Amino acid sequence: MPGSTNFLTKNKSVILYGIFLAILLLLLKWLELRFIIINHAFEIYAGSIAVIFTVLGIWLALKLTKPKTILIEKEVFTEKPETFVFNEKEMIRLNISKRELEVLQLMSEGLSNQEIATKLFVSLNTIKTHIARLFEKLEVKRRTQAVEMSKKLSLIP
Amino acid sequence: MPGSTNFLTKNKSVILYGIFLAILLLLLKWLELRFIIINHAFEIYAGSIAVIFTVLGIWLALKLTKPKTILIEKEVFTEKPETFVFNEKEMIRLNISKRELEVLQLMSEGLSNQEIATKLFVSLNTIKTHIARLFEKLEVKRRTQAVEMSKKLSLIP
DNA sequence: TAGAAAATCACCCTAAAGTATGAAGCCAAA
DNA sequence: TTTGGCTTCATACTTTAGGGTGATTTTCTA
Repeated sequence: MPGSTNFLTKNKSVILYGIFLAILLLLLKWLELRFIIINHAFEIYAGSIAVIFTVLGIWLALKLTKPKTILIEKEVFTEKPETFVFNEKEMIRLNISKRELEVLQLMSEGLSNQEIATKLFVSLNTIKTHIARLFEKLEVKRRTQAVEMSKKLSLIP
Repeated sequence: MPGSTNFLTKNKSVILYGIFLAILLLLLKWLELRFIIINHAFEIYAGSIAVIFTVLGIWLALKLTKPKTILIEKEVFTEKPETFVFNEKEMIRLNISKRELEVLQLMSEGLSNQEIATKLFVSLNTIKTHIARLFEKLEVKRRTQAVEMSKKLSLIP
């Protein structure tokens, strides 16, 4: 059911209907006393009344049932996407290079510095340098914090 | 607009309306020829026709506009729940104690062993022991792996 | 209440992580 | 072409993490 604004419209329509009905009756009475309908052509008179008031009834009903349209909100719950979207803006903002990100990803997988070095065909010292820079840029002190931070920043899944 | 079933109802109503109108006219004609209304009490006659056909019109309109209700589906995207449900079964299965879980949580927050020890008012060695046991139970070799594993097992958020 | 499990702590040692500094090669942009 | 950023590597050092063993105390349970 719609709000209370319906009552105003409803009353308005009823009043208008009443006024229109009164005018119509007066008109008919006037017509009766004049030329068209006196005693004959009674069927035409009754028929016209029937037609007019039917139309009036339909109009009234339509007017009253105007806000009849019912909006049914159906909530559709969406699954959490689980699709990782890489936050490139953060990477740019923190000035993290591609190689550093690569090291970060392997670090987040639990690999040791030596394992990362072997995997990337570079020396252990190189990895240490990368990681040291990453800690600066991510403003952390330990690799566990780095992983936590970079996950929060959507740099890694 | 709803489906084609509306048309059947519509036609049905129109036919019924027509039949009812015809019957009513015959009834009025019959009444006219009999006792009540002959020449006088004309207003009652016209008024009753008006009322009857108004009601009829309203009824007809309501009947026709019955399937006017519109269903609107509104998709509501929910925030990803983020509600962490602790996996107690895994904790029991891996035989992880409360204290160990506590240490695990602090470890996942990036705290060092010394920081954890200070926070829990115990010695560094105690924390080392807890963590060593955790590594055994989680079957990992490093704390980064431990955090990753325990997140996968829903032991920590 | 005795025994098991959990929690605590210590000592020693090695491995890994992290810090600091310096430097060389490469490559794209000014 | 030169400058600056990226990548690479090295050396030296400190700190932290991790492994192994043993022991004491507390807490819970059969």
